[in-house]
Amino acid sequence: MPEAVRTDDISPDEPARVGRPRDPRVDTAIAKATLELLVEDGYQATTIQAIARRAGVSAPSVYRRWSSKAELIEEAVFPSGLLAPEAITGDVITDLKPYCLQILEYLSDPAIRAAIPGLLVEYQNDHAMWQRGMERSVTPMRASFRDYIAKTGRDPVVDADQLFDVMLGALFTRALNEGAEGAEAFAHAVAKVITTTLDESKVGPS
Amino acid sequence: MPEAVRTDDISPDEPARVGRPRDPRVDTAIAKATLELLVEDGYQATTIQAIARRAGVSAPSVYRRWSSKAELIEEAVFPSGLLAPEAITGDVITDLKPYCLQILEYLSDPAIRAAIPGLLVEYQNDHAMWQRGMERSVTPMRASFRDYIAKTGRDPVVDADQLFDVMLGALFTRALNEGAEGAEAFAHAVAKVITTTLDESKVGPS
Amino acid sequence: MPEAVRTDDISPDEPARVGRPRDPRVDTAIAKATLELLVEDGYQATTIQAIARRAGVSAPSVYRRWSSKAELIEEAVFPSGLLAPEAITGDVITDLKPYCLQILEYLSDPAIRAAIPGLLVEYQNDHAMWQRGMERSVTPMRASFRDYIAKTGRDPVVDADQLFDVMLGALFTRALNEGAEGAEAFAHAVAKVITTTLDESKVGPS
Amino acid sequence: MPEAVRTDDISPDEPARVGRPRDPRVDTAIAKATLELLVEDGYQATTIQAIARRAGVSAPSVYRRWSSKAELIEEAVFPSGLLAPEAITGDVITDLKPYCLQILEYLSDPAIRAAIPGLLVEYQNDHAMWQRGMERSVTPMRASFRDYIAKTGRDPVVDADQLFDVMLGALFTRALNEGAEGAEAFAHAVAKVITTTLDESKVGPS
DNA sequence: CAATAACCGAGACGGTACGTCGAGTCTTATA
DNA sequence: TATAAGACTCGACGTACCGTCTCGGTTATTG
Repeated sequence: MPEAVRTDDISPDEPARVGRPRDPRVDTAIAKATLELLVEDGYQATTIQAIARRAGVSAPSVYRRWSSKAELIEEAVFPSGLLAPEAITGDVITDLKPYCLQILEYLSDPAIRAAIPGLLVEYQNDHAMWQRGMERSVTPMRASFRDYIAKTGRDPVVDADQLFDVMLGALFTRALNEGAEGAEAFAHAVAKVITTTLDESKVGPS
Repeated sequence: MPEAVRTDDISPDEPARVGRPRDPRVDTAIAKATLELLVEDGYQATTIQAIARRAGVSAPSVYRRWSSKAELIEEAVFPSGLLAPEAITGDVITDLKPYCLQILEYLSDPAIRAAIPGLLVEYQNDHAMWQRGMERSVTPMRASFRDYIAKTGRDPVVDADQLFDVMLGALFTRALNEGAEGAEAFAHAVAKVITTTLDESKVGPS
Repeated sequence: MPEAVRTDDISPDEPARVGRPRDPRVDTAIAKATLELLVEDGYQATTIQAIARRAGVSAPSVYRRWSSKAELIEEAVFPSGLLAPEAITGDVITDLKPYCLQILEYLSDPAIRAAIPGLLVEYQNDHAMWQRGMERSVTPMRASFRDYIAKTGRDPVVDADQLFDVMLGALFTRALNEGAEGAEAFAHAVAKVITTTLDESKVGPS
Repeated sequence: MPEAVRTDDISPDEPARVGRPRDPRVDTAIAKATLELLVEDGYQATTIQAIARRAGVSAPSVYRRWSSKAELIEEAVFPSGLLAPEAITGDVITDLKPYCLQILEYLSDPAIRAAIPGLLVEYQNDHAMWQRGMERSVTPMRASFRDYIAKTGRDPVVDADQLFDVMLGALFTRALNEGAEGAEAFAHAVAKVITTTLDESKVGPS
């Protein structure tokens, strides 16, 4: 049995070099069908068999690529890491509102709204997956927010991480329940609350 | 063949006066089994058949009482209206923190944490049910919060309803993700943020 | 506990004299519904629940009167003993054909045609019931046929009982499969076959 | 996504060329379990779930092959056409008795005895199935019997088809009720009756 | 150019949950 | 005390999705 010899440099996690390559059209068809079904019929009805059916693809072709429905949906809905927002770089008062609005609108995407509760259910049986998802999405956001607060030279009366949790939690719940309706006003309210709390803080010795 | 007409007094919403009455032990056994399964195995595994099995009850006995898994779980987890918190009646600074803590701890109940994402999924296919649930739980809370703010005589810089949404959204998300861990500190943070925003507001003409 | 005192003479197998008497309209409604359902929907669909439903009666009211679906149907379809044909009394050649026709038409009754295969299925699990049914219906017929043959003074080349089984089996199968269609011709054929066999027999010493 | 068109030779009635082929052991296990249950517990208790259970097979695997219990039992009990008797080819007197005996013994098979009343019940709701079954089993028998009578050169006093119905009806009823007990004697009786009727007939002009 | 290996669609596989229905039994209020 | 209504347990019904597997067949790389 000959070894699978690698003859040229390959990115280290390249899974296979011999055999028939995967048809990229299958990947896109699955992703497209997944998003469509999520939006049209909800998480419940977005079964793997239904996805395969709509994509014109066989069920094993789906399982070959993703080991579970949760992973498939996670990847289809958050293709390149959850949120990945641009860091806040400018003035605190003027920056926070567009930042909140950006998050709110992102989370209000119909596919994302449909996917999240379902993913939360799946996470109940797979804590590791939950952790992976959080570290991919929320953790970098939290870090960039913390850096931003530090750069303002303030010593907030409320810990920066918890302030972030208040902000994100409010936006998350709003997006889940109401979607993008009244996003502008709510983003303004959230930004105002956070800004007010920051203003209250004494400026540190910097 | 006797007549089925009843001429004497019956309480108006009396569901059944003839026939074998429902065994109340069946009701409690189902509710108990539902909560246990939710906590032990998560929402996914809390199937109606599994509930019936654990309750020592037949599946039709479950379907006789609830028309769907969502309704059953909703009623088992929120027996008499979601939350039903005590209204805030005292001083704003000292009251808000225990109020937040109360909400956070209530939502951190393992059965509730397990139930909520699943219910959100079901609500995708039954908007009326979502509305019913919200009106039973969140709406009265929002109203009592608004009244409380009004009684303080303040004219908040942020609309009272949206302030409430920020508060509840933050607590809701926290409870869902972290449960009761560090509840004390987070409740303090939320209360501080809300209080600060209220303090900023000018006192109205009373 | 006071005894149930009998104050007047009652036929000895009277089952109950105290308590609420049975409503005779229930009995007739059940019987009527049973026959209707048998003819309209077949044996399979003639469930006890369906009978109760159509009769406007509760299921226990049916079970109170009959211990099983088989007994109920047996009694509804064969109210006073199966067949109970008039004995053959006259001339062999002229009598046999109307006799066969009478049997064939009786078995061709839609309710009987529908009931018989179902009853045969039930008899598989209750041999005693089968025996009871046979003794109530076939046995007296066979006896009267045997007597009739004896009275003709013939010593048949085929045993009278088996000759009867040939005759009845042919008529029974015919009625089950074709019903009353072409009954006249088939009754003639059967009578002819039996008569010919009898004619072949030598006349005994009387 | 490769093309699914096949241009080269395929046997015309090949049912499936793609997909995992059926496990033939499943087929035989189902058939075996069906016959066993019929004999042991009767038609009533031979449910599809019980068959699947005994065969060590899932219920969907049964439904994949047969659309109803009736079809499954029909095929299990009459694998290749009902009866399929050898044609009568020799002398009328000597041939008829073994022919009758053969039919009687075939119908006395415990599985067949158990199956037939149940199938008759099912046929009440599916006349087409009854017709199919008759044409597969009785019709060819009747034809071969008619040919046989014609070959004897007789012009029977009773129509050949009705003579056949008398013969088969007698044997059928006997098998259903008594099974193989006393088969020898009854086959003799039936053969005698039919033979006598044929002897009575004038020999035709050949 | 042949061998090899991973891909492809189709569909069978064992399992399990679904929600409904019929079978009988049991409990209650009523007559 | 028998009745009628209806809840009760049990289990079969037929369907759907789960995730796996086994095919025949295709498309690349490798020797």
